[in-house]
Amino acid sequence: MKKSAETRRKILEKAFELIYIRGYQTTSVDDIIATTAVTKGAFYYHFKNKDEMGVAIINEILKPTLEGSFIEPLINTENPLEAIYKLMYNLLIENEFLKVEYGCPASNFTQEMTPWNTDFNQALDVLIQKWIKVMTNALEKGKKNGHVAKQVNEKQVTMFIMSGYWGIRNFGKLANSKKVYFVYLQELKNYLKTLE
Amino acid sequence: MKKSAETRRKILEKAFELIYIRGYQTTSVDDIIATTAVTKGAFYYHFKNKDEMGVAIINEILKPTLEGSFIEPLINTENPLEAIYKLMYNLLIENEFLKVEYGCPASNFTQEMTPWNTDFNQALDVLIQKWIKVMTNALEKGKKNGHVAKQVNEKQVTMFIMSGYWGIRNFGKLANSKKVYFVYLQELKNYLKTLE
DNA sequence: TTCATAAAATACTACCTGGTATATAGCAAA
DNA sequence: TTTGCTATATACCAGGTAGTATTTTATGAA
Repeated sequence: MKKSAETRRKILEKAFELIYIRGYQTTSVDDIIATTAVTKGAFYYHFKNKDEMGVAIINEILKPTLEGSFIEPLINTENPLEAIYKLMYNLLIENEFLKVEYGCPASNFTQEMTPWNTDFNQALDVLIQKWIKVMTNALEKGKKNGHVAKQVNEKQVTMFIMSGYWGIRNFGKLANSKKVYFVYLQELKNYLKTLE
Repeated sequence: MKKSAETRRKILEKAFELIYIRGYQTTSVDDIIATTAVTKGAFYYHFKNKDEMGVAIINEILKPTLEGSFIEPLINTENPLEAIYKLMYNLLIENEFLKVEYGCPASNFTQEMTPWNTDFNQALDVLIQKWIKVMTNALEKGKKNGHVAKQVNEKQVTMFIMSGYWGIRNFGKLANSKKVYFVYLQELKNYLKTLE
């Protein structure tokens, strides 16, 4: 009962690493069981098929991990603009879980899976909607306590900021350098200042 | 001589359609030759291998197409901020070549190929760098003629805007709805106004 | 200890993948 | 009409793919 859960966990973690680096399509089940040193029997005992494992990765690995770095920094903050900037700086520059050359795992999954797999789509949407909600709430609070200008539309700003983040991740991949991150952050700072 | 070029062209065009919709990895050579009604012999006569065809798609299909809709609207404009907004509006809302559910082909390619194929990387980088250059130049001109504020950093702004575009494309894919585009555009308008 | 079941190991398959070898048709110049 | 090259067609292959069927081992309750 205990050891079995460990096996499952190991599969998910290793599979995530591989998929984050190489993409979902190009990571085969054989690759996964080879690097996890788990047999095919064990793999298909824990997961009905590859896609079920993929969704499990989103829900059991990606979700809790990103919740820590994406969601938490935005709750219970007095100054949302400052919090957002710090969040982005952390995600892009300091976070060592997210590598510039591999982009953002959530974004990668979206890009790769969205057109054809509704299960993946749904699982990802849950993540994103939560992020949107938290950021919107933070901005709303900021409006109330005076840190954010009254005329600001929280939803619009949230969408705008999140788009920028996903996009710059893509640029980072292409450039394979954190330089672009610094340029982006500089302008993000300017933009955020206009919301005060 | 003439007909052969047509065959090659047909392969590239059909292959691009398939890849735009389904992704590069998940579109097989067999798929391509089936939908083009071209035999394998013809395919491998025109292209050394699948990847060479992929790069040819970028250079011969994507590049000229995107040049028309991404680059041209930004050259010879008096008011770059207005031009940028119109460009984005056109790309996201009116352009019928780009479909919300499939995202932006250049972005898709980047996402899917970047980590492991340097040929694709290079070909894509050429496209992007050109877009960056044109937008930066437009902003610079705007600064000179008074349409853009002096303290604006063209490169930063360009990066910021382009990131937003790529990111919102990803959101559109996830949401499978143009609604997110309108939200984004609204805030883009606000942002651009701060640069005047 | 027994025994049912959970968990994992092994061997296999049907199919798809990119790519090749080889044969044939089209076509232009001689 | 012959020749030589361009272009296309056909048949095939070796390796990889997700997934299955079957057997074996571990585990925990009685």
